[in-house]
Amino acid sequence: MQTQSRDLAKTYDPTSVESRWYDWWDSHGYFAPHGDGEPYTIIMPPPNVTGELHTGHALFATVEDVLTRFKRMQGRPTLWLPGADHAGIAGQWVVEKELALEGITRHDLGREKFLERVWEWMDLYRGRIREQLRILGASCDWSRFVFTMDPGPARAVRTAFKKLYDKGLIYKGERMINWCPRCMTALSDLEVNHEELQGHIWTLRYPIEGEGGRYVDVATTRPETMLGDTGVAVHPEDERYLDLLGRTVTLPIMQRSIPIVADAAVDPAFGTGAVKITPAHDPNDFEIGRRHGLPAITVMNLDGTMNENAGVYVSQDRYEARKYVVARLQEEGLLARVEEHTHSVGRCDRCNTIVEPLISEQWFLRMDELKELAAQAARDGSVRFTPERYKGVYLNWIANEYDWCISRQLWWGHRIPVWYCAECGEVSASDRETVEACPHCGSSRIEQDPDVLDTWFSSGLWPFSTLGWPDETPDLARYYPSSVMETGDDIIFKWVHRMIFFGMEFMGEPPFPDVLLHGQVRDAQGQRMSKSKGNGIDPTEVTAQYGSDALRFTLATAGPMGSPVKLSTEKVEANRNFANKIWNATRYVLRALEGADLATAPDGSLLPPDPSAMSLPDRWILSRLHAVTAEVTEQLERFNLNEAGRRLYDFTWSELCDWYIESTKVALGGTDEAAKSSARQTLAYTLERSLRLLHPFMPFLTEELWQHLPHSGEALIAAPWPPAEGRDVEAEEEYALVIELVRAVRNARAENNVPPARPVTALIAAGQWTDVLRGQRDLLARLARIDSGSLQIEPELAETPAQAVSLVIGQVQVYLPLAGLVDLGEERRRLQGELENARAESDRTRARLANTQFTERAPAQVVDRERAKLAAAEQRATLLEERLRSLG
RNA sequence: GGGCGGUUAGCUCAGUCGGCUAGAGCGCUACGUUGACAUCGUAGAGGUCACUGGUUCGAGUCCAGUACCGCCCA
Repeated sequence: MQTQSRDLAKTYDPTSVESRWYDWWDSHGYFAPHGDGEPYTIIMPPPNVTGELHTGHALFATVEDVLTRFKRMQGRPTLWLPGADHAGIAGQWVVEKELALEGITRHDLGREKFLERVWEWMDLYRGRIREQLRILGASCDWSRFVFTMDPGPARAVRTAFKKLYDKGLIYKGERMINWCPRCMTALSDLEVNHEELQGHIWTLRYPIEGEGGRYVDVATTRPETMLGDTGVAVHPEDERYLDLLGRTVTLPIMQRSIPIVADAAVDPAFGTGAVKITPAHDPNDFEIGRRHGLPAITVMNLDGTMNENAGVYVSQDRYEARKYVVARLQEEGLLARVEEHTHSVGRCDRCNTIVEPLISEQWFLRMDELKELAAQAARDGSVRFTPERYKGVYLNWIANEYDWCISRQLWWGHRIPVWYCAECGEVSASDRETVEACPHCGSSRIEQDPDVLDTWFSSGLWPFSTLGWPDETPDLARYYPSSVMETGDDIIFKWVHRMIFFGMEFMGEPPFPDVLLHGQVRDAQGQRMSKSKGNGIDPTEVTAQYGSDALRFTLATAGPMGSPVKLSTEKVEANRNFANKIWNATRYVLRALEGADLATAPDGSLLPPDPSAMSLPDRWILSRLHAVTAEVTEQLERFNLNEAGRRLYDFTWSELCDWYIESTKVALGGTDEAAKSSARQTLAYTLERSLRLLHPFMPFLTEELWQHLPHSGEALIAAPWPPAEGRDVEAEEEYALVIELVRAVRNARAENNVPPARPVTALIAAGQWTDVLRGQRDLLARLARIDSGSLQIEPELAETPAQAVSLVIGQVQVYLPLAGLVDLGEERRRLQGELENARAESDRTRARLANTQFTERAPAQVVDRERAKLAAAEQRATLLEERLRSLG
């Protein structure tokens, strides 16, 4: 079979190559699962439909695509199921911002019209996400694309809600929750980020009633909340305050009489040891207030302004009110002091507004039972984590998990499937989208709960709602549980945890046996990428400039799984260069194969070269190919994309290009037809297999190049993953000597300033390696630029030239008579230095072997290795000594 | 405050079961247009493996402590 020698351009141009393949793969159906074996399934973490693709998306798409392509080539029916997430808060916000430009609010439009607007927006952006994943080469099955707000997942949400409600795991209750005054909704604990803030601590003086002139000083970081104080608490054993227990103070400004209570939760060492209690605006105070029957007075509105309970401060913003309250207290002499203080504030995950703890009636999911399921799965290993350390992180977090606030005061999202009957007052949950009549009394005077569910509620159902649940579909039976859940380490609690317990609750088993977590993408300095810092990298730009393959390879090899991924365009550029290297290696091979007949199997696949005709370099590269095949396969199985990619880089660049391809230039330039033929077969065979190994990382480039080589099958994406075959230990050892020898000669040339173009004479005393080296005569001559005519390779040399540089490589000695270039004094010094090194080595080894503790206790293998090392070092020293002696 | 991770060449990181004279890429220096590739080649310089102590015949590797950095949780 002959190669198709359609000419390749001199340098690799990613844009022209990459545009060619994606649609072709897609339209030929390669992204859908094929075959009957055990499926390999990845459910894609659905990107938010709120904006552009960023480097985080590029990272997950790369990791998941590498795994998907690897498993597909291994012959598994492979399904990578794509989707998109409606992102409740963020989704609503982007549309509200758009409305604001038109000068209206969602309330002006009304719920129905507003949701129409949101859907328009979503339809637009859903397309963009798809487009960008295509640019990255994501080989996911678009025919199964799902959106969280599609009818299927929406029904799954209602079904799940109803089941949990009927089981008593979902309840409605009045609790202290996190409230975002900007988003105007409740948040779960996980949607609040804590941040250290440089603020102040104000010490307020509360006058004790009935004791003119005596005060209790209380410290607070939020003085405006004093308007809602209903008590003062001290530690029960705090002697400073024992006599005040049961007394009352007059709350300044409000002139309210409030009690002093004792509670063990108070830290006597903090501030003055006395704290003001604002049950409606602080979670700790809420608990203390409850223990002591203190009323909760809410002094704020939902938008963060003060309400009518705040007296004259009504309708002021919370921070404005703070200033006025402090000023007023100061006027009244009730501000003891103000100090600098760093304290932690909670910010809304979505909009960064400082959240307000508020008492509010919300829906909650009871966690005690479900979290135990989720913890059990991690403990018994039915769910494994990569990196392993996340197992501990996960369990540790679960131990302190509270009930999950699942209701959100938004319009965009899954409406809570609960109806209230105005007739009989019953509350009922339903899995149907609309309910006309109260299931209890039949009345039509029913109303659905106005709120929607936390987006993560629907995300938690994703591993099975995407496959058709609650229906028992063929997809659900075949692809649940999936093979691995790959996602960011930042959403292990928000998402992974919830998928695990929902999967166990509804499907009876965890949704995946493996959780693979990647770190966050950072800039070259390890800084978080952000618009304000301007250090962001736009994957669309990078792929346009350097190609998707280069970006993918960079992301995949940036570091170990789970650690921050430091990305820089310099690295992408270096990997673009790697792509160019592969491109040009292929150009070389194609040119070498022009007009040649290659041995192929009936199916068109390349046969391995004939062992009896193989040269040493041929044998060597095949052995190295098998070594790298085994390693890459193993590293990919263990999710070490990093290591697998690096091995491929090293193999391709240094072993294949620097040493093997260079060696074939000798054979192909010669007259030995059998040698030429073997070299060609080996080149084609090795390159074809290398492209297969590289394909998961660089799908576009490898598909393009592979199509130019003889192969079986229609597409590389569907080609079988190469098996690792036997090594050729002898060839590896012999060629290693050749490499070492060539390096030593090149080194000597450079050190002695021999012009690169000028051949040198060489005499080699090769001992037992004589036949091996004689066999590589032409190769040595070419690679080390030795003058072929004067190259002598003998077991021993009768006479060694004096005016020469001499090199000792193992048991082989090389003499380079560099006429007129050798400074004998310099050469002696160099040899003396080498001799010292050799002696140091043998002394060290000898001392180790003289230690009976070592020879007795160390494993025999290690001792043998030391003995061999000693012999080699001694021999080297002897050879160097002889040479020095002969130089006089 | 609690938990986890890290500290190896100027930078980014490997280093398996403890056997190491500690490696790679990038960067740097010198030289170089050999019929794949200057997006390249050849060669070179560059290290107190954070620190202290311990275990061991032997520690970058295991243990304890210290310092610093990062992340998560409160």
